[in-house]
Amino acid sequence: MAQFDPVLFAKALADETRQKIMKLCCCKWLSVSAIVEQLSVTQPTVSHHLSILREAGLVEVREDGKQTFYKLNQKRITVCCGQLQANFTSENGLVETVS
Amino acid sequence: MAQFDPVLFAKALADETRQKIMKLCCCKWLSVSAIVEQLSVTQPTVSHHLSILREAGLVEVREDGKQTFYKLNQKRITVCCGQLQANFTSENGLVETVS
DNA sequence: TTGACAAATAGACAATCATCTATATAATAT
DNA sequence: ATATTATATAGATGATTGTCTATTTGTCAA
Repeated sequence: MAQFDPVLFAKALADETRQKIMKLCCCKWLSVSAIVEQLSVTQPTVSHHLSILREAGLVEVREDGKQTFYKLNQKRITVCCGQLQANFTSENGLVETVS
Repeated sequence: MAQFDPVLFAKALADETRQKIMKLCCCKWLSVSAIVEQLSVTQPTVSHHLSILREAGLVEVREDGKQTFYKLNQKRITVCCGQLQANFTSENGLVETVS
């Protein structure tokens, strides 16, 4: 699992389209085309955003035949939000990490 | 208080220099020049980043004579991190907000 | 009131980024 | 084998962004 980089994490979240994608595949596996259908951007654009989310470890990937399914990695989001916040608390950085 | 915009929040965090500034003025009031001294960017650059952090409600501002002091708004960070996470949980958006 | 200092603003420039079209890759169906 | 479908990749382009220098604004001291 990609280790936590607070700037990378924030950058992954710093786009409207990516946040929409994240909401869509929250709690369910969605194929790329299913995501495309619900947004107003092209398939390559969605693939591009998914690769950024993948890079940041924010989505899980499952391939099945021709299709590729993505699902939000909620646990990771929780951990990253916690770490982020901890970074800006008291003596920053020196906080226990959660497995 | 600027209401919560998850994309704006993430964008404010999505820069190395800004995160450094945030860590510096975590728990203490710092003047702009005090911040400049601890970074390797110019004063106008620091002022620029501070204005973005201010816009997002992430820092508090206090003027005193010639100087302007900034301090990280930790409570706001905590609330925003919580909201952000809630946005990507189960039936997103439909979660109680914290005052 | 003049000079010095602190911070903000303006404007320029290069780098990054979001998006598109076109194409490649890979899997399935005919 | 060939066509079709799903996704990824390549390359181009316009918009956004981070940084700089130069300047302005505002405050205090001499």
